[in-house]
Amino acid sequence: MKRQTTFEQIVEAADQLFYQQGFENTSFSDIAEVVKISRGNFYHHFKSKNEILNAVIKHRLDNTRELLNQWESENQNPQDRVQSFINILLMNMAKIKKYGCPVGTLCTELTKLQHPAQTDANQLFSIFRGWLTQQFERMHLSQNADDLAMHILSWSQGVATLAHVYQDERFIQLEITQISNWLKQLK
Amino acid sequence: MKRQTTFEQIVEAADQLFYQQGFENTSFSDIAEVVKISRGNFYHHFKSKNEILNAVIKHRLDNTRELLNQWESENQNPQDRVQSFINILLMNMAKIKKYGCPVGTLCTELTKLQHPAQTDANQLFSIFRGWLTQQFERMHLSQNADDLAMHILSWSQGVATLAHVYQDERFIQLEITQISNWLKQLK
DNA sequence: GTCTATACCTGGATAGAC
DNA sequence: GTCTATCCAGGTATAGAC
Repeated sequence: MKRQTTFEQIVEAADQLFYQQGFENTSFSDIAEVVKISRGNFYHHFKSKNEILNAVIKHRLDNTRELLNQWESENQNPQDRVQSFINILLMNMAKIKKYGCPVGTLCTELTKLQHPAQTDANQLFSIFRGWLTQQFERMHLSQNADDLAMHILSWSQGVATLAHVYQDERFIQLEITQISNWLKQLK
Repeated sequence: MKRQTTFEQIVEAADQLFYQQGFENTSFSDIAEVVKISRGNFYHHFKSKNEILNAVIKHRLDNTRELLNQWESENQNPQDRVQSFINILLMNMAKIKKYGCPVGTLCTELTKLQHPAQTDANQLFSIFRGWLTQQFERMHLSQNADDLAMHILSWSQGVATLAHVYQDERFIQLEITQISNWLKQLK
């Protein structure tokens, strides 16, 4: 197993902490504690905290693209592919309950902060949005494929938010069933 | 028109700012600027920032209860009452686009911060949840009324989140139509 | 009840030794 | 490449005059 560089370790740790505690609420001390480096050392790798955020977003974008490629290679049928999307609610249930949706909570926070990285972060949504739109287009649906993509995106978003606030896994499971049924009945 | 006390002015201003900028990101200076008092003066009215937050939550809870009472007096039919709930997406469209849902964004932030006021804030959701459950019960639906309440709550939550992130009012309008149709078809 | 002054702390950022 | 020391800004909170 290849050893991670300090740069990668920082990005990895920041990624987790931004997700678990929020961006603003995560300090250099928090990250330093995880990576086990001194605070001053950050500035050898990054110019500012915002640059760490940028690296984290880039890291997540890369991971997301990889995930979508995997779903595409695993399933030929667009409907099955969309089902893969729904299944992340199931796969990440424990984390969603604890910390909410990593995309939604980050984008919402940055939007409230009027943060310059806002548009970059929104790409995290847009990658899914575009990909879902493609799948719906291949299903030859009468409705606007982009509207369907937004619909399922916001549906999962609402589920994650409520599951997070109420710390309720059962609710996630209930809604997953409904989203799947909605998908099957699409014509 | 009765003049507001300083206490009320602080709560009112904090309420707005917490919504627009987030709780953590709002400083005493920000509030002081709006109310036009000095920073030191806060501590005559509140022991800490958390106490301001508590007052804001209480303020919102009172307003919410009043709103529900109003909906009840305006509509006898439970279905029409639920429609009133859906309509807040329409009425507050501009603000939702700009700042998201006031309940959802606050609760999500406090949950991430592991803030002690977390459970109090969740009451803001629970008031709606309980009230919606009552309405669905009166509609004599075969499904669990609480599940339906959670469903519509999370639906509106997802819509608010995506509309906020994408600054998209058209999407809100599209989804409102769908929620209304869902409500009408409930059996 | 409101103000000014100030204490105290934390967090981001810099300089420079090793 | 990593450390320590340090600076500076800002945020919460306190003391005490008016």
